Amino acid sequence: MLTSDVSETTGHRASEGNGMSQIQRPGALYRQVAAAIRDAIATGEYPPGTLLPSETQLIERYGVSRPTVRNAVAALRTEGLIDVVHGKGSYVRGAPTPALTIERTVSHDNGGTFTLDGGAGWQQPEKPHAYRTTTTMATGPLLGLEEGEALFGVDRLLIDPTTGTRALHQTLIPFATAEGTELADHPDTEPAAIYALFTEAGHTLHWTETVRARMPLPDERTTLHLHDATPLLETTRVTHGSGDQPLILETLRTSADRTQLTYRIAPEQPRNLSAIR
Amino acid sequence: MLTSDVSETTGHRASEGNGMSQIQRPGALYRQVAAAIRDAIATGEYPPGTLLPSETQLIERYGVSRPTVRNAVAALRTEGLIDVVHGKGSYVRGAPTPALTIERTVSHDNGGTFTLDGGAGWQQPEKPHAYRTTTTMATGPLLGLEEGEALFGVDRLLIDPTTGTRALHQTLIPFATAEGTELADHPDTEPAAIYALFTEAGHTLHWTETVRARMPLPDERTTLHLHDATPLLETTRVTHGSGDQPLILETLRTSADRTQLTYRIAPEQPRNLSAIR
DNA sequence: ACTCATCACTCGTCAGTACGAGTGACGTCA
DNA sequence: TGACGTCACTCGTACTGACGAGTGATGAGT
Repeated sequence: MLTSDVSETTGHRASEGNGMSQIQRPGALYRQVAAAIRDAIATGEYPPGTLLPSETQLIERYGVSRPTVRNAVAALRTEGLIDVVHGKGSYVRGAPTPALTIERTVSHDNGGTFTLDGGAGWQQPEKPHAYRTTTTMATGPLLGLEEGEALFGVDRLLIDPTTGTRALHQTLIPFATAEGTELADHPDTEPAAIYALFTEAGHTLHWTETVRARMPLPDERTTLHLHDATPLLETTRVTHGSGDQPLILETLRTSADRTQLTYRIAPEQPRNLSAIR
Repeated sequence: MLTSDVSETTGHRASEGNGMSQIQRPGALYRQVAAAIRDAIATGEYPPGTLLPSETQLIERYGVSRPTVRNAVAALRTEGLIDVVHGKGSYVRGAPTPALTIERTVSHDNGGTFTLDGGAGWQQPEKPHAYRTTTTMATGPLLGLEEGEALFGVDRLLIDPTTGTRALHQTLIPFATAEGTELADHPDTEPAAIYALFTEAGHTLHWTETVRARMPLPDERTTLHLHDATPLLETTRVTHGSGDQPLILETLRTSADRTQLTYRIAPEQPRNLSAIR
């Protein structure tokens, strides 16, 4: 039995011509079913890990057809509320507690070394894949190059052994920065070693990281073992040398429901400061 | 006509008992249709902004039924590749170019002030909503409190006037930090002013930001005007005072396809450093 | 010239039916 | 006791048919 009294939200504020729309019309039957299940989950009637009623049971319970039930379940699935497993049923997904925290605190230890990618002791189950590419519309500007410049590329699959979290790491090295270094012959050098290389060459490095999120492509879904309705956290790190010129570009892609990034922000000289926004 | 030769991937590597699964079986008809359209988009046959063939046309072209076509389209939709508009058709979505870059560079200007939330001149179209809550399982540890401690809460809807990007901002202030300050009477003070308040009280502030991404809840979808298959970027910022004790907790939720966060990382004293990972 | 009803097109929703495919338990058989 | 086939349950896929609802152009009417 559904909520027979569906309050028709007629007077929705006029859309400001965004061209995107997709308003929530609760009138649809499957939306009512979805809302009912969603509420039941939120209420605690179905705690995380619980098996939801089967499709046939939902059909009987709400008196609707199977397409309607499946539509409702599909909605909850794209919201990331449930995990549907073929021969078994629909499991309520727990709160997406990130198992892996990637800390980006710049901290010194006794030897003068410091760490990025804090904590996570990545392992590489496969050999890194080295190749050659050119800058694209997206990567060019970040490296301060035109579109179509030659690059070394290295792809790695990283796995955090304690949590099993997977990550995709890409390193892009312009020919200009590899020139004259051992990178020209060994572009698949570990990022840590690359940094050391440049600091020993007299560079003072700093980094610019931009964090974005998006839905994964099908192949990213499979290689990263992503659940349904799980976004991708994409971190792009540009390493700058002395004089601010970009040296290399790294991209780290991880599962958003297993990973979070932490940054520690502090003013360099804590002197008189007044307004922040 | 579809690719009649479907290579059956029978011997898939045994799942490592993750309990999640969902393997890509290309055998399904609608997957083949989806793949065909996806390739056509990738090839450039349907550039961004283009209208895809209508359902009826796709039915004829691939010789399948309408549910199959709709299933294929739904797949592309959850991948974020297309935007489907009711009476019009399916538009190819362009590359998700973030219009808004929130910079988290800690930079000083002449007056000794510095900015977080760089650039974005947020506006508040509505009055902030102040209320009272208690710490939850998620918020408690961040503030160094037990679960169930009393909090002031303030919710704001922010809009970036130049791009129209929306954001949801939440401020949580423990009673302990509000005590003795004007925050007890005016918890809806602007974060900037709150920071100033504590610095003038002699605190040296620093911040810890953690970035996560997840799919939006239905109400977040509507209030943030989110497209289909668009994740939410959730930034949680804890303000620490002198002595590292957490003072307030802020959460900023924005559309992931219109927003990116940029952090600038530099070692404090650029002396001898060797290894990074 | 302007207004507005109509129509053809689009996607959205819902029903019913059928069969394939994965999972796990149960029971038979060696 | 152990191996294995069967069966009942789950969701996945695909088809048919029908109607509702949003959009835009066309054309009749004023």
